[in-house]
Amino acid sequence: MLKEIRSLLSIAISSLEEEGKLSSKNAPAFRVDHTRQKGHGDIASNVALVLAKHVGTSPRGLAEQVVQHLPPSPLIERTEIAGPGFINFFLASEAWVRLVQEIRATGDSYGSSNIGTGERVLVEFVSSNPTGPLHVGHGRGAAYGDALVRVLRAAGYDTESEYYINDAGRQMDILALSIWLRYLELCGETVHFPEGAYRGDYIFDIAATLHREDGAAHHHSAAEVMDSLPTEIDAGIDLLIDRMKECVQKNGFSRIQDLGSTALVADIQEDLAHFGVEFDTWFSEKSLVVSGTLDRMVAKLRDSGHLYEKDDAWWFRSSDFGDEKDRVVVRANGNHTYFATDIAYHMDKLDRGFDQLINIWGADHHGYIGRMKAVIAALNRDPDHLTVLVVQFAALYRGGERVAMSTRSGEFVTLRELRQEVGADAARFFYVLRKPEQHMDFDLDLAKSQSNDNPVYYVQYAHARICSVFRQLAERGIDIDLRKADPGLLIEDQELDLLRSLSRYPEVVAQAARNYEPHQVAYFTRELANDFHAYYNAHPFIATEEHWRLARLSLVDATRQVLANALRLLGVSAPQSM
RNA sequence: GCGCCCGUAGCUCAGUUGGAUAGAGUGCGUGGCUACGAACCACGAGGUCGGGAGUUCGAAUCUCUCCGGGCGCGCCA
Repeated sequence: MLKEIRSLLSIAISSLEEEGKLSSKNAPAFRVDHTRQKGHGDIASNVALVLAKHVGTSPRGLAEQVVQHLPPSPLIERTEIAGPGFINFFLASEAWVRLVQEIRATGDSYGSSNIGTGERVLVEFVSSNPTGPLHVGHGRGAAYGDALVRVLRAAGYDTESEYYINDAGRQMDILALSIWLRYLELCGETVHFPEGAYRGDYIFDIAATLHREDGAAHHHSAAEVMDSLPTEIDAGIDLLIDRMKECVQKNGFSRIQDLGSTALVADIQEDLAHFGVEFDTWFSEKSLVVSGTLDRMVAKLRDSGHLYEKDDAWWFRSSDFGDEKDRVVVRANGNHTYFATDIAYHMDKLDRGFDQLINIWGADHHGYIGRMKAVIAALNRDPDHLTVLVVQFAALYRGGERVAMSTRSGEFVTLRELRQEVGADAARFFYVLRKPEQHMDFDLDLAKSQSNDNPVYYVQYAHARICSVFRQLAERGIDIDLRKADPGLLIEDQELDLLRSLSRYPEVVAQAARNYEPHQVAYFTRELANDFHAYYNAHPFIATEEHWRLARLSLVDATRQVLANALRLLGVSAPQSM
């Protein structure tokens, strides 16, 4: 609809130019938008304001000129010049007839577009350490990332989703250690469990599996292992890891670590699947080390002069590419840093031919953006090919108190618990209703105990209600053929409100994709549901004359379609009944 | 100290590539089921858009400054 109006305006401006009354050369772009207020018509443009400033004439006078040169169109009932010089368009019923027909004809794909022009995009999100189950903080990233992927696809971006499994490095060693210590307890040893190790219940489960499958194969005296540890937490953990490696040898260590990693990745995959989040690719950090990609990356950067040695460590010259300072990639002890594998990972992503890399990170990683951009630049690529979207934390509240969360201490509310208590639909909608950079208060009591107040039910209810209307028709044996409907008969206020909302949907999706803001779709569903509920309460659909009935049901059916389409982009179900 | 994010109704939040009279949900008050689902609808009260200055036809939106909150600034991940 906007497109048609815009082209009419362009034609008018061209005629004015031909008459020598105007020059739009180098003029800034003008806007054509759906109006916020009904009094301003259905669609408005600021074209006269923009051009008047450019050529130095009066906006209202120019607006009149433009209106006079508009070619006739069946879509437009009338125009108005308002305020400082806006041109307001009031649409004719023909426009609504075409809209309903279009929704009917395009069905599930109504709202989709090709503004992405097939650009290849990789969206990486969640990517948590497999050192424990996902918690509600990951849930926000999962809900946001998945909705973003769906929105981008709808907008014509060739989009893939990816989970980067951080299964290499010190945290994974701590995981192995934690399992082993619990295992030693099962072997009858008395272990003073160290503070820095993972204490969650799931560690016991994995240790039990280890004990069941391997018997006493990894059993060593706890007294020796725990003997005279340094009091400092990290130093103590590191020493314990060293001792563990001595005790169980390389094979035992990797056996235990892999058992834990495999179990936890499987758990995360299952959890996300139940949350409605599917990834195209699960990419293992460890695979970068095992395959030698990491070493090749280091050699390549060294050869191209981007690395230098200082204090026995190897540094990346990220400050050459806009970062605040240089960063270590290989530590003095020979171990690579997390940053090193991340460089290799992003190199791999670029090699896979994506035009745009999108990383969704938690707010605690935002300081990392500069160095990652530097990496892209060092690889001779435009840093704008990497977009890092930062998701703020969700602060949890229970009983009015803020809940402290820590993976190591095992004190956190898991995504699974949230899903089981409030449901995946409610949780996802709740998350995606907030824009990602907004700090979010997640009131668990509210989400759990009053889940019916969750706005998702409001939207789903509208969909279910519509389905119920059509069930009623079937039960009463009323035969309807919506192809015979004439939506031009729709003239009630509530009907026009609904039509206006339906016509906005493609723009909403495009805007959500352009700005990486799926929450716009969520807000749209609420507005559309509101329009429908208001209509439902004001006018009967079934108990009326046939030509009205057909017209109204065609509108209601279109509404059902758009509600379903929008909810699908959010990963929320559109139930037939509830 | 430096950097990034945030500050809008009692509460939770939209609106920010400059547009017309700043919105929604929730809470509070009033009213509506003998028609298709009341998990709904209608009406009402509620605001110095954190404070101040600037840019211009026009600022919640852009610039500067101050205040308040979150996060980051490691040879951790």
